[in-house]
Amino acid sequence: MATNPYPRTKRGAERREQILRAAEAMIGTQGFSAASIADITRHAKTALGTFYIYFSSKEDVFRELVLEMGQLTRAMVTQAVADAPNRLEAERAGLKAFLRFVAERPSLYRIVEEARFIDVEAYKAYFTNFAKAYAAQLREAEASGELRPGDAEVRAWALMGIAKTLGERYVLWDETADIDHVVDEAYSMIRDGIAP
Amino acid sequence: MATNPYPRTKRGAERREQILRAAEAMIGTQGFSAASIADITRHAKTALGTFYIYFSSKEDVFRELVLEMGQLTRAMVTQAVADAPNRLEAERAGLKAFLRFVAERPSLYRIVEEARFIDVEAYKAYFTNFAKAYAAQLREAEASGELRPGDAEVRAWALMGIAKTLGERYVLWDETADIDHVVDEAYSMIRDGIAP
DNA sequence: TTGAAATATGAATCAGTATTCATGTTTCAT
DNA sequence: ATGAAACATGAATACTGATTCATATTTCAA
Repeated sequence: MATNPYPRTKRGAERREQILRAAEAMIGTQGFSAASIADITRHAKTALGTFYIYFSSKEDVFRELVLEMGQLTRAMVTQAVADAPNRLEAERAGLKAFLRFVAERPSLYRIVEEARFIDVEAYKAYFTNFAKAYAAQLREAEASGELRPGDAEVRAWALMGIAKTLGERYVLWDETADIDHVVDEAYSMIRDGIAP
Repeated sequence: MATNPYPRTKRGAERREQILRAAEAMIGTQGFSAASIADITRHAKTALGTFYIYFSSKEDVFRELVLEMGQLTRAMVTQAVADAPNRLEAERAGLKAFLRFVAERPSLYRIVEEARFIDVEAYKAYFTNFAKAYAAQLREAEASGELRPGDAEVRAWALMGIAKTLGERYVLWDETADIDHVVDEAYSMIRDGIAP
């Protein structure tokens, strides 16, 4: 259940990373149950038993991948949003960055979504943490008059929902979609709504 | 792989339905892989082998449940939206109806989401069909001036994303949430956006 | 009423794979 | 340089659960 101790040697650290990357590739493409430990270690060019030196179970690597994804996503969005002139532009930039991220690491995206069925706690933590930070930003912007007043938490979840679904539809399913167009249209709706 | 022929006798039709309902209950609460055929038939008070008279595999019942969910959701939303005075009010009514549906049949909702990992085609079909009808409605409303012009397809997916995520966060995860409040806030954002 | 088709049963088959472990090999602080 | 701690190996273990099948029982059209 618990994560194994971190490797003490350089070789150990490298092996662990190899296995983690192999797990990302295998679980990300085949899914959690279809990806076997044997697949993972084969892909990592290491022996089967080596897996258990670094991870205590398949669920364990999986959890680590979900955590990693959370950190990566947050870091990437934070950075993408950093130099937006105001909150509205930050929304556009954040959405675009997220969709780009999905395009670049579709496997990690899939892993996060599958977490819902493998490790609910990790899944909830991922989105709850993200939503908390997101809502705080919205509240600040609202206070400074950059946004119309409204429930920041509901808005944060709604906006995350938009990003997730558009990522799935226009990035994962449709490799020819015009991302910029999608972002523009979604942003327009987010900013001004659909009322005439 | 293919669905078995529909039962010829009354008893057969009843058994099939029993098993389908048991599969909904088991897969909906335990998840696809954790729910065994033995669980399902035990819950349906029938013998293990009986399952295979009506369904060719576990994936087969699962697919049927996803289809059923699609029909139910569409029927329910269509009806809820039927007597809205205009498209904007239809949006509010549709969102509220969807959240109520999630509250009433959390297991079917979970099944649809898990379909993404068990039967991608069924999953895509579910949302693609829904989105197609949804976008058509939006286009009509736009043509009659009830909505501000915009890409109806992107809007449809974005709006579905909002509904899905709010359903997950405020209905499945939080049984004490004030659904009406959530609907009002989300609707306000959908109608007028977040710009001041 | 009757027998061919449908349906019911659950033990047995069959396949897959997560995890362990006994046995080497490598690393690195001393 | 050296030996105790880390790490590597993959065959063997242990278990689960989907699917099949030979054998009853029930249904219902003729």
